[in-house]
Amino acid sequence: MREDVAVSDIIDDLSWRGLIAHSTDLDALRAATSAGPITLYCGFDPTAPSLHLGNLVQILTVRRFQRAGHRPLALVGGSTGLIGDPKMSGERTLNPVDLVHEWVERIRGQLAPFFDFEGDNAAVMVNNYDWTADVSVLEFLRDIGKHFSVNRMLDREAVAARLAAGGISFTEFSYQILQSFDYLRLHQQYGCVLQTGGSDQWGNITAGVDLVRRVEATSVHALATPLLTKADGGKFGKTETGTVWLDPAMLSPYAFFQFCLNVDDRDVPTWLRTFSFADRATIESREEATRDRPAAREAQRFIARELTALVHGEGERDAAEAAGRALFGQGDLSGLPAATLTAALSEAPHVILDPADVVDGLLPPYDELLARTGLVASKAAARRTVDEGGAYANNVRVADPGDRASTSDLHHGTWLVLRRGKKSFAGVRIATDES
RNA sequence: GGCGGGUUGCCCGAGCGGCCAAUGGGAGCGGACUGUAAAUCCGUCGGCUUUGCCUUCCCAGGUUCGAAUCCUGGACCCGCCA
Repeated sequence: MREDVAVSDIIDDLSWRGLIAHSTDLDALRAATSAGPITLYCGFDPTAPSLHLGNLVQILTVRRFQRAGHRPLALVGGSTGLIGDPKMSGERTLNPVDLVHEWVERIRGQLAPFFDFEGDNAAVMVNNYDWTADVSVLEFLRDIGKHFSVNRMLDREAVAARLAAGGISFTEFSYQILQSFDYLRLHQQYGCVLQTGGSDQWGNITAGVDLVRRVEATSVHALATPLLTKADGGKFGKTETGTVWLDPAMLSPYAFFQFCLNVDDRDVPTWLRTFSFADRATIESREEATRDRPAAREAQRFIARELTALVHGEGERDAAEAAGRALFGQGDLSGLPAATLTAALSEAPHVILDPADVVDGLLPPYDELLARTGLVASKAAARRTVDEGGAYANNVRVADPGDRASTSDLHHGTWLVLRRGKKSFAGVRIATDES
């Protein structure tokens, strides 16, 4: 079902997947990739302790190149992360150096599993801190800065916006030069001839292409993936509560799986083409399935399974899927392993009751528990929800807001699973000595 | 600078002294249906120690037995004239 794309077909494959928003001369790039393995790079700045779904688009694009036989350089921006790419809204607060270093390490660890570091086209992990930390100011100004025109740099959308608004520091203004320097160094050291990135990076990427041309008198390539959007107009890669992180400690595999499973039908083609490594025929058949039998949501489950396994591993994927099935009533809650249940509920809102809250083996009334878990905004709302028949405890509808669960109702002697409506869950458990 | 209009619950918008926690629509939420969807229908939509109590109608005072509704001052918004 999965077949790797040949060296020469990578550009056509990316094009078919809709992953090329901008590029330098595409025919030249196609000629280069057809001629044999090339070396390419993509950078990730440590602006957070974890990468997120948006970064995954870049990671997987690079992974596609490697699977097609090309050599990827995964760059972590240890130095660029200390400076910060200008954003429209205003000057960034500089993160402490130690924190950035810590994030660098975490992101390196996160990137590694996506690439193959063995074989002819082994990936290489690089950090731009290694070649920028010791560059002197004079060296920087004479050898690098001289090649940049401030006039052109001012044209960047983010820079222009900042000049029009509150202004921009020299530090952020210089970001582009730093990123361009990366391309030059990687070209010199590794023969890197392609940089990929998101379309929001296009200006920085082409600045690097220009720098290489000026210094080395050779033309290198660039490719930008489109900014992904959602059919409903919402922000891509955001849950109601926040970012879709790749770090399981920041977003559980369960939540990640659920997020994929809930992809809007209209977004299915984009997701399949962007995130799946399945071949064209498979993807087209899933798209067809969504059109013909939307109710089955085969494509969403397909994406959820493949992507969760890729990001979190097959074991976590299976547990996440099992937890989902159980919580959504397709499975038996009591049949769910304690660890799976705990993982699923830990991601959901939950409260840990003080043992003193339990009187005669009875927990506090449901209206109170519903409110305390945050499943509803207030006890009045909890009563309303119960009256509307929208509250469930262990998958059984709660009849009266004043009812109480007994300790013997707890799954694995631990969890009471509260649900509001169809898809909002919360866990309740009683504190033990260890916790 | 002068004259007039406005500011109501998440949003839009009724209300013009008691029957107002405040009509209606939208969003949200729940139920039915379904696909953990859309559309549709039904219900719900300030809080609480809930047959009652508390806090809300821009803010601060005042009149009144009683105010979102009247008066005074302030803030902000919008028209028209200069």
